Amino acid sequence: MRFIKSMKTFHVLAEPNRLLIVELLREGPLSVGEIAERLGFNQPQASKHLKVLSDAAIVEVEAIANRRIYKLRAEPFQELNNWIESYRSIWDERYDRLENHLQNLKKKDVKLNNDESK
Amino acid sequence: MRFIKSMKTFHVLAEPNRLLIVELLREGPLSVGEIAERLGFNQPQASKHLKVLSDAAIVEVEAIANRRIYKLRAEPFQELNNWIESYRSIWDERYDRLENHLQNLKKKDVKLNNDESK
DNA sequence: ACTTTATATACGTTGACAGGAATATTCCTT
DNA sequence: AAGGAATATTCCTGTCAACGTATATAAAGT
Repeated sequence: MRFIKSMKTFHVLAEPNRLLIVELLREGPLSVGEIAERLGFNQPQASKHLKVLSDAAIVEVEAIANRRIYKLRAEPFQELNNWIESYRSIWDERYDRLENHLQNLKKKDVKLNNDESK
Repeated sequence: MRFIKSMKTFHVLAEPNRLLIVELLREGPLSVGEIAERLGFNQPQASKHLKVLSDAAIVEVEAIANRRIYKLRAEPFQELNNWIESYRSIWDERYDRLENHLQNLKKKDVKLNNDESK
């Protein structure tokens, strides 16, 4: 199924503390220690959540000496955007009207073609 | 926190079978029985998932005689879209360049103002 | 080499939740 | 009113994953 990737992202972001990490990393890359400190986690908890985020490719690591610097990756957010985009007709009324409009144009087209073929 | 609503949506959609229901309902409103049949669920399972979706306001019900017709609601998808939109600078490179451009314009502005004030 | 600092991993416990089976509720039909 | 259809609810069980604590690993500083 087409949406499995986004599903994984959903699942990983559904955990409140992980979403906090993501929100924090939006401001820029951070080390494990900084993340733990700023969110009031103990270090292992931060590491574990970051591992999950990393496995889901939501985050990537750069090792600098002792430290691991984590930062957000673009891809999962693009995919999430694509997914929600595929639901646009449901939540965007303007899009609805546009679609109706195109639909109407199509009907006229068909009619013209029919007339032509007679 | 601003993102709590989307978090609930994440959590509810993270369940594979619930996401299946949502994908199915994208085609249009359906009764519990139809949903259960088309997805191979037993009826109680369908009802329970629909209750969760309903509590999260992802779905709304219309009672018609014996049946309950479920359909998607727009709001959670709009909110999801807003949320992902707030991450646009991370995943949209064009947006990045645009932001840089605006940033540069601002700097020039400041310089002009400084010159002016001398 | 030894100690400290930063991070990861392992283990045990606990709580949440999805699934199945049985039952309750509600409305329709006759 | 009785039976049947559609849906909701309840109870039970098993699984998974988040947390805390303790420990392992790895690099840096002295």
